[in-house]
Amino acid sequence: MSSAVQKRRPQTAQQFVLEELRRAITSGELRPGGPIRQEALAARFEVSRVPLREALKSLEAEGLVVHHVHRGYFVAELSLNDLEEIYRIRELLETEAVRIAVRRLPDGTIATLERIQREVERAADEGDVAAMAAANRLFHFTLIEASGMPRLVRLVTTLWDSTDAYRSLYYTESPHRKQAVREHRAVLSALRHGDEDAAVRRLDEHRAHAVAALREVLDLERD
Amino acid sequence: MSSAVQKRRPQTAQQFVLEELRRAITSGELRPGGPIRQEALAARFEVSRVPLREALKSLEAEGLVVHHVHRGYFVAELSLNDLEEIYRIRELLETEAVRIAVRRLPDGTIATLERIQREVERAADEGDVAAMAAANRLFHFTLIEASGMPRLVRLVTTLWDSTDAYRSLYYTESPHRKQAVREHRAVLSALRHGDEDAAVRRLDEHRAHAVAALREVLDLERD
DNA sequence: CGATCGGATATTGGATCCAGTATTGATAAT
DNA sequence: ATTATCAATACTGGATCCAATATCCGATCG
Repeated sequence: MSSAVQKRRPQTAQQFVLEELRRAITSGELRPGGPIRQEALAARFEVSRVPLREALKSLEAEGLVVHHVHRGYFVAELSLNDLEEIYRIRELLETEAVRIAVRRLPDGTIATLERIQREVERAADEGDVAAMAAANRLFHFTLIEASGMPRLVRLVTTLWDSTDAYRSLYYTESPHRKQAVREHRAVLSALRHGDEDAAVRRLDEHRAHAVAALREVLDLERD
Repeated sequence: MSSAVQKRRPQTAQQFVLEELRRAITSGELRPGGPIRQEALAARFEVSRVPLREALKSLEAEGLVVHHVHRGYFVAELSLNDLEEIYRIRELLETEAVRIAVRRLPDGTIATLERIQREVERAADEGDVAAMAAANRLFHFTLIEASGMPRLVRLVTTLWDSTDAYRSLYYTESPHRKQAVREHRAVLSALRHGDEDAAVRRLDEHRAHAVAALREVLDLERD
């Protein structure tokens, strides 16, 4: 419905800072484990520390940053165990969302998904990692939001956010992008047939491949 | 070294305010839908509005309060739809937690659960609603925490918190308390036999009864 | 030479003050 | 009488200032 998404600057400083911080963290610009210097960031965003701290409290609740009393905020660092737990929880929640969504699939949803999928494939071909990540995310959430379960969607959103910095690693490699494209096509095919079980199975495989790739990457990075 | 452990008074004002606010909301002292007047609450807790606002940001992320720009915070109000969604999500997450927990049940867990269950029964007999709610919660979380999945536990915790104000309604009636006692016994029995499926089934029933009761209560309260 | 203590500095936590927005209530016009 | 207008008020959002705590680094002592 609302596809006219213009870059409206948020009304309050905290909303602005929240968006900017989230982008900085999920893009990896602020390194996992690194400290968050409030004075410096406030200056960079041209706000005082007050709205910055409120934004950080929101991010803390989402698990993007951690807070130590009198020592400040640090970008959250995820171990392999953490990642596996997050993906397992995603599996539980997304499976439910997709099952409900398939049963009540609103008109035009499949057409929308196909349109998004074309963008995914374009980005995959051109090796545009950022666009690939964005389109991939849009694909999944278009489906999940069709469940009509707002809290479920919100939980899944925070789970995706908390691993965004790691997911980008995954899409930098062309074979992974091609794999994701194939898997999306399989999901779409299942959806066209209204086959709930098949759709869930395809998505599970999709997720499992991502976890396996992350496992490799993190093992390599170990020093 | 470390000073002697006193009455666990939180180190910072926001931690203190966060605990007090959570208690005030989950106990129903602050009514669902009601506005949160920052100046008044800050005065009551003898802090400034700054730590109060940071605590409110945390509670917003947990879903205990909602925030409207330039209008302030309000205690979250849950519709029956919301409650049903929350219980459904709890079912998904708690089922996983319990399955994992049963497989790796640490020594002494069952003994601990039996001890807690005695407290549940005592509170149920005496009609001590607050103690009943506390012991019931402890029972469930002792089991859930045995899963060793910290994020899962955290999610389930926030889901419980967000419905605490409504759950108390449930335990005010003696038949409901007796029912809960019976259901806990059934869960314990399944656990003693290491029967994962049975334990999950019992807990599902336990939850379903709670939802049914809430449905009644909310229908009655409709005016 | 290593460990420990103590002060200087950096950084966070909190209070107060100011600005901007929403709400309220009174007034006026139809 | 009803509604629109607009000023007074209440409350939130944000900036600045101050206090409390941690960290860093050099001096001192074993």
